[in-house]
Amino acid sequence: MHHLAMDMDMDMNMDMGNPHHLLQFLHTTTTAATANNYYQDRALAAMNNHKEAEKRRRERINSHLDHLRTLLPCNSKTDKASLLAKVVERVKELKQQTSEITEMETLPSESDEITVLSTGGDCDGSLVFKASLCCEDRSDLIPELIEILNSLHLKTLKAEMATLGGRTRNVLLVAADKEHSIESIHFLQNSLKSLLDRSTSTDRSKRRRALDRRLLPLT
Amino acid sequence: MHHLAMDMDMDMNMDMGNPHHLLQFLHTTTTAATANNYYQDRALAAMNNHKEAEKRRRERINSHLDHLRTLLPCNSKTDKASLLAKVVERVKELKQQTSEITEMETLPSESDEITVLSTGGDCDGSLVFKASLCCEDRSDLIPELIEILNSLHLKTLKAEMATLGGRTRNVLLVAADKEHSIESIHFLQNSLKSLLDRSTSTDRSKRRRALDRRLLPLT
DNA sequence: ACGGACACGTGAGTC
DNA sequence: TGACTCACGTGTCCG
Repeated sequence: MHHLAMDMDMDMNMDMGNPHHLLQFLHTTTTAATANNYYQDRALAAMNNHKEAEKRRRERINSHLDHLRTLLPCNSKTDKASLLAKVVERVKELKQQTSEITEMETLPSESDEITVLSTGGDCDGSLVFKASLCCEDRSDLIPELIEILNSLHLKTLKAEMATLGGRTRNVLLVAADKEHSIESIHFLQNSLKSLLDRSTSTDRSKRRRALDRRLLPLT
Repeated sequence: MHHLAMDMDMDMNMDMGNPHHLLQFLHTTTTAATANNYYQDRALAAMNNHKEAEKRRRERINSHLDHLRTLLPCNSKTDKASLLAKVVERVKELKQQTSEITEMETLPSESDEITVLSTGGDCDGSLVFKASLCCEDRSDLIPELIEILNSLHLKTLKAEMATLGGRTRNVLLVAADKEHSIESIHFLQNSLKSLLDRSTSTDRSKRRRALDRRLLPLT
């Protein structure tokens, strides 16, 4: 490809920055066109592949950026850099808020609750989640809880239990496989939900008022 | 710049994809070097500026991306696209967590509370405040609340009430005249305080355990 | 004209 | 080898 003779009459007005023209030039001026065309065509095809793949990559990245723009307080004309700066701030902010708040929940409350949320940390490759279950106390709760954790292949890093006035709250720190982390969260959430439903089904009326929340338009 | 004669002896091994070489070539072969050098130098300088500015821009963006990598459960070798995908997920996740949590602020807690604070917003010239009252529920609470608001000439934009286990929380969005806004806040605060004192004086002992809430260091 | 921000095509590297 | 990501330099548009 190098040190080849160049025709004096050739038009130098071609765009030297665009290798396409170079390839075309080679394609039309080589004497032994039969053998070379094959490789040149393959090179062109590879180049087009590369070009379009790169375009798709850019679009993928930009689509995520656009998605982030909708999640943050900023319009569609904010810089990529500024956007990412805001994202960093927001993530830090939300991280701290949730960590502060979730530390308060150790004692059982009067309402049934389930929370499963990502701590963001990881334990040798596995994501760590914090699961909290607050409900009426009963003897088979712990065994069922363990059964759920085992069936979901979740490793329990830490378990905390508190009981007060017949009610109990269990706070678990569990590690989930990174690949199935999202599914694990939802499965765990649903499993705990059904676990809770099984206990509330007997005496639901008692706690129904917990959901009595009204919105009053005054003025 | 176009259609100029090319020396047959020149080394064609130069990188045609790099316009630097083209500029250098032009720079060294033009005959009327005096007039052209000025513009060529300026063009080169502009190009370098552009080049370095673009580099700085890339570095800015990438540094934010690296920062995000430290905030998320992922190593330094994860894709830009995958990283951003995870960021989107995380932001959504945290957003929902915090919104769930702040919704709990509308539920009555077990301790009596009064908060009156400025939202910073304004409604046709009047400042908007957010007032929250959490106490034992009783039938004459709402009438007395309305009486207070009327006597202070506060316009109620929005009222939200929740009851749980005999306790209630009222969150009000009120607009105060701009001139008397400071006095209005204090009056409202004092009025709510006396309103609360009237109810707590009868049965304070019952709720004392509600404040027994401990913070345990996890992790 | 100047700088900032963007999309693009391309060379280089990795797996 | 091909499929992939990245950094780079460039052309181009906008304020």
